[in-house]
Amino acid sequence: MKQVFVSANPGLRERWLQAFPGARVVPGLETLPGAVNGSRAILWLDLGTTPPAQRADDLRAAVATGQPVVVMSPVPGDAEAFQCLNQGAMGYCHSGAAPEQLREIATVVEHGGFWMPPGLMQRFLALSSRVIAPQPRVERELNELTSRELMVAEQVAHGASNREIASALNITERTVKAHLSTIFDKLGVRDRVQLALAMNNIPTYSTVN
Amino acid sequence: MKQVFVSANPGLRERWLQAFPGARVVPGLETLPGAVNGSRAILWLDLGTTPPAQRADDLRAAVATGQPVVVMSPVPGDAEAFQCLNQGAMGYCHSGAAPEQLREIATVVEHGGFWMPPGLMQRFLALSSRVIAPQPRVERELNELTSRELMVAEQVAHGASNREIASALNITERTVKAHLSTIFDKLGVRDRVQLALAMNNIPTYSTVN
DNA sequence: GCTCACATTGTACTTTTGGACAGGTTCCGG
DNA sequence: CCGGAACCTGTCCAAAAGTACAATGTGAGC
Repeated sequence: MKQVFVSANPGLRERWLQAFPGARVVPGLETLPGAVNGSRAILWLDLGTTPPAQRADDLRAAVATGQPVVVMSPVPGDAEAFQCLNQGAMGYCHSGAAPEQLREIATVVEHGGFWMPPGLMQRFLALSSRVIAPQPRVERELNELTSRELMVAEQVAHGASNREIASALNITERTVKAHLSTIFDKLGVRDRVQLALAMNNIPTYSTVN
Repeated sequence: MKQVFVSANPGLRERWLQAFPGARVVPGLETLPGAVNGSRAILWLDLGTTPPAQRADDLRAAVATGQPVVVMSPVPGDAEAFQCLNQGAMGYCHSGAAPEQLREIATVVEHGGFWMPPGLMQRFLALSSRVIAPQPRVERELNELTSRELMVAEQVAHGASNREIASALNITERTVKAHLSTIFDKLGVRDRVQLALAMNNIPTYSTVN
């Protein structure tokens, strides 16, 4: 499979060519079609030579080609890695990765996998655990709510006032308050702010139980 | 690299051996040492023959061997996939995956990558976007808050009342209210519930601006 | 020295929230 | 038929939240 390095300043050209002797190095995405020449290729995007404000656009354009994209960053970081993978990159590594590692990454990507520095996936998974896998306690307690109570709680989870909830569910504010009081008791929260946070699996300082 | 399939009911044994002619198939983790014989191997964990209540334990034990683990699920799902990857699996696929796909997965994992069904990573990343990479708008607006305002906002983000915030920061409730009013204006939220949600990057139904 | 932003606080008021006590209707299971 | 759960609603009240108007002190920059 072809390897195409997109870099405005190919200072690491030798290393890249050492990893892939037949690789192409182009200064920008605009010269990509000539380099790829209609065949399947991995696009290696060098962020080090791109103004920060333009990186998201360049990555978007690279992903839009339909070719797998690996991002090379001079200063790798979790937030940047997350953003790149979220935009469709298949890999994320250091700009100065060794030729052996570049080949490893290429192999992974060629076979449909994702490559990222060790530990990064675990950190992503740990961080996202509260939005994908709800805490057992909250999920168990949500099961205790009746369907109407759940409807009210979901409205609060998005910041609605009692008046707005009453209007949305076609009931009076008094009924909303009645449901809320029961919900507070069942979920062990003190007020609507803590309910909203609990519904979104966010811990609170002063939650009682 | 060795391939070891752990399955109490190796009904797909032929397919596995077709993908890897020299692969070993063992009925459980307890016979693993003999199969691995001290060398590097990919452990393919068949969830289909494991009682649901035991799956997490088996996966934990498999990951603890230090060998890369790929989970094969009879009924793949996002929640299950997330849990498996969170426990340290390097891959997650269907129990009935074709031999060609098994080899692809093996290649990815052998080279330090992650394999999961197409689209799964994007769905994970989309779901976790609100805890890892704050929305640009909120992050920009947070920069408009003074340091004291940010302290107050962070307290609200965890569900604290005005009285609790006053006590925590050694100021009066009146001062807390003054800061909150300014914060509401700067962030374009209506009340403390919406502030708490915004601080945690959760969209609201009725946020103005 | 002056100006401005920030931080703090007061009094007073309105609005919203939440709890207490009370009552009604409908549906379902025993 | 009866009891209980779920859902709905009322009046009343206290507490909390949020806004309006006002004021003072401090530190930094010009």
